[in-house]
Amino acid sequence: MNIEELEDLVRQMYASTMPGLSIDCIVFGFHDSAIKILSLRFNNADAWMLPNGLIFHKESIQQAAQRILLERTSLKDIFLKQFYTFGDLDRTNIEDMKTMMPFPSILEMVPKRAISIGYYALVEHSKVQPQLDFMTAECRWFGVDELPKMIFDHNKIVEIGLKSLRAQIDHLPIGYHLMPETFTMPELQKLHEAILGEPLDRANFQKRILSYDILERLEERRTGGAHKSPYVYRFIPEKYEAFLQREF
Amino acid sequence: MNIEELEDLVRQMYASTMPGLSIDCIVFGFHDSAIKILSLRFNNADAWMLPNGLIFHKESIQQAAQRILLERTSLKDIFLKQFYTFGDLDRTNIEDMKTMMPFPSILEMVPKRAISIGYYALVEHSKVQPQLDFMTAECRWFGVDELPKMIFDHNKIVEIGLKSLRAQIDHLPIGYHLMPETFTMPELQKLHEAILGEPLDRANFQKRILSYDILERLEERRTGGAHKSPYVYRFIPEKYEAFLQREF
DNA sequence: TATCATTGTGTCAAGGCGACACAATCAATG
DNA sequence: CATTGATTGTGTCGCCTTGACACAATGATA
Repeated sequence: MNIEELEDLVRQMYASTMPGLSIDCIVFGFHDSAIKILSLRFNNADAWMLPNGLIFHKESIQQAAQRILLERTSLKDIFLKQFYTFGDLDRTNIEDMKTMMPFPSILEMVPKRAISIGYYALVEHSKVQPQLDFMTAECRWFGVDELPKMIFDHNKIVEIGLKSLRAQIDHLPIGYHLMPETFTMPELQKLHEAILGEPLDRANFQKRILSYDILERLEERRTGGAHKSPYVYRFIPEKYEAFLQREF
Repeated sequence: MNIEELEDLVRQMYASTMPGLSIDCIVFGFHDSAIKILSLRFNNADAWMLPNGLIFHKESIQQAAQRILLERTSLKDIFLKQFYTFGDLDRTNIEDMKTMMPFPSILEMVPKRAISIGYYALVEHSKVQPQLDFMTAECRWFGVDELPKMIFDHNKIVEIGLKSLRAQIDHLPIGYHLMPETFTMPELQKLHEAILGEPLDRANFQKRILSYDILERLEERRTGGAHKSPYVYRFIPEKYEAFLQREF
């Protein structure tokens, strides 16, 4: 592909999307008792970033976020929550743009000022196979504390998104989207501990979660460990939905 | 002003702002023991709407919201909170646009699809003198239940904004921005009741608010009523700020 | 069969919150 | 000027939630 073709491609992309507006997604997964975030590296540059993209004229912002995530995770109907829109003047910086766009004629076409709508996604870690495309050199899970320096304000976006997720979990049993189909109570507890960043009391955690009346205890038990075999649970989708609809 | 001049004006406006992106503001005030919202009527059309505007290329979205509100309320440094970004495809509809823009050539220039960032503002009702400009025929306070049918999805925006405000007040003593400098405890209670839409117990309300340690009880008492004269309080700004910075 | 880390469950005390009671007060009333 | 009545300030009681902790049950391993 020569430079003229690339210019045409970029021109086309901008013509069919909302100019100066983008979506950034934080994809949360849970693995090895820790919260992981999907981050990707642009082309062959040293530019890590959150999964992001532009919004087509003929799609809602929610649909746009779903599409962007489908491209990265090949998962449909992902749980998505909009948490904040970032619109400071200095949130994008020209150095990061230059790193990503080594061609001055292309760089010229990129809007210098961009506003971005932040979404976070909750996905089941094991079901995701990070996908590459022609603009992506790498796509990896990172622990929250191991995140690389990312472009623009993406590290700050993660910070705000994490706060938002933590605020949610105080009221909601978020695990539904992050855990596998079946799980044990200690596993669910580790998820909550990972999100909150602090240990929880086993007994009280169990009582609280069960009081929500959204879990079903299955017949089977999880054997294999050299310990008392824990019960296996699963979320009851209808009851979970009902729980979300309550007061507040 | 002839139609060509108007076309130029609109062209200029769009050239200096973020296309397809706007800001809608809910201005909350408190008066007569009820929550009021500022709504304005466009030109001489029957088109009520929330205060709104476009975002200049050289201002942050927060600044844009402040500027838009300054034009309506002539208040500076208003308390503003971003609560949601609205981006459904059908949120704007062509009939409302036609009502507002009777000139086909102008209507042609208006983006058919628009995304809007929702902010709510908390202001002291008595300090606001609703301002008109050349595009605004009327600017009035409405009770939450007396709001007129507004254009686009503005009624829905109010609904979401109100929910957001109610969620806040469960944790925060929001009155700081809505009450006058000094006030009595029953007055503050009426504010909370107006926002929550349900009566609160006097004794418990007082205990809870005072426990936050953000109010100062003044020497004076509020006389005039044929009853026991209540104490007069005021917010201690530093302590209020400190309270906001706490855990969650 | 004993061991031991892990899990399920019960108990108990402290704190928070709602419901309610009672005293204090101030203008209006006669 | 004493009485009245609505309103306000404050204390108390009991329930429920939550946190802290204890103890029994379990199952692979040695």
